[in-house]
Amino acid sequence: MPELPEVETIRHGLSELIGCKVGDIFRSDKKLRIGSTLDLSLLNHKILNKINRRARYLILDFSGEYSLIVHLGMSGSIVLNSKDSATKNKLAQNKIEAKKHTKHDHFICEFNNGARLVFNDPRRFGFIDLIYTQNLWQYKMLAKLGPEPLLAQFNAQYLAKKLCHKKTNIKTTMMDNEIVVGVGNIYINESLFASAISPLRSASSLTKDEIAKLVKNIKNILKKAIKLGGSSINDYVNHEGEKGNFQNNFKVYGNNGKKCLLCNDIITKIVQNGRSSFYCKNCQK
DNA sequence: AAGTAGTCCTGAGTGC
DNA sequence: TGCACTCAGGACTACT
Repeated sequence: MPELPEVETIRHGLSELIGCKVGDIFRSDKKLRIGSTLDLSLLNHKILNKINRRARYLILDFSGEYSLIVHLGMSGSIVLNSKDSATKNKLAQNKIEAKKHTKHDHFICEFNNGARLVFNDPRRFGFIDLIYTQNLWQYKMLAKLGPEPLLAQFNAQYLAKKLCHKKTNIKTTMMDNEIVVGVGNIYINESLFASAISPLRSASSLTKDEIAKLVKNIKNILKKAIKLGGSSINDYVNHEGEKGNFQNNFKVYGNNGKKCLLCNDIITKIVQNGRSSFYCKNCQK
């Protein structure tokens, strides 16, 4: 499932499209989580100026006029099919070819350099929305977001202020996009383990030291995941159709019933607000 | 106001 | 083999 490191990996991978002009566009008639505000065909002949990421949203700016906002949801992927990557990486290209005509391709955009951007999402939790760039930061889903976890604004002092009156458990709280963005289920489970904090603790019960440790570990774990190209559980592939490698570094996520790497106790799985949490009762207090 | 539960969706996994 | 069922999860909406 694409979380911040996966989206960042894709953003980086798409940068070769910057400066290219849009050719043909395909849009499936399948309903995604939300429909597009503007007609996607408005992108015809526009030039891709830049690609940004905010939280888990990819934002593609076209000619300074239109912004294409992409969220990959649970099972979404963006694959770039170009002549260059075909010669560079035959295996990845084969995977792309296999995906070329699947029923879950919802948006395909061809560029004048021969590249073909394909948005595929079997479960349709993701979406693609086209809006005017001048309205970008008023966009409903971008307007109320908390700080980026890798920027200096997300620090122990900031988090302490946010947590001091929160009665909800720390795990659910840290997945709230108004507190910090892009920290999904995998990375909060791993960060709490690294910080020796139980996911059941109320957010306001954390000490200053624990908050500092948690902030540090969230940053470190996200950075490491980006370096390894994200995590692949079932669906995630990068822009070349390849899987990430961070899943091999999971210490608790999905490891219920297995031994804790630190103390040999058994990793427990619980459900908090409908989401699975994995933790070591012995190490995480 | 803050916290919780329900909702959307399909494919993988499990049990019979 | 094939069917029925459960589970996964981001982020919005609706309810307590």
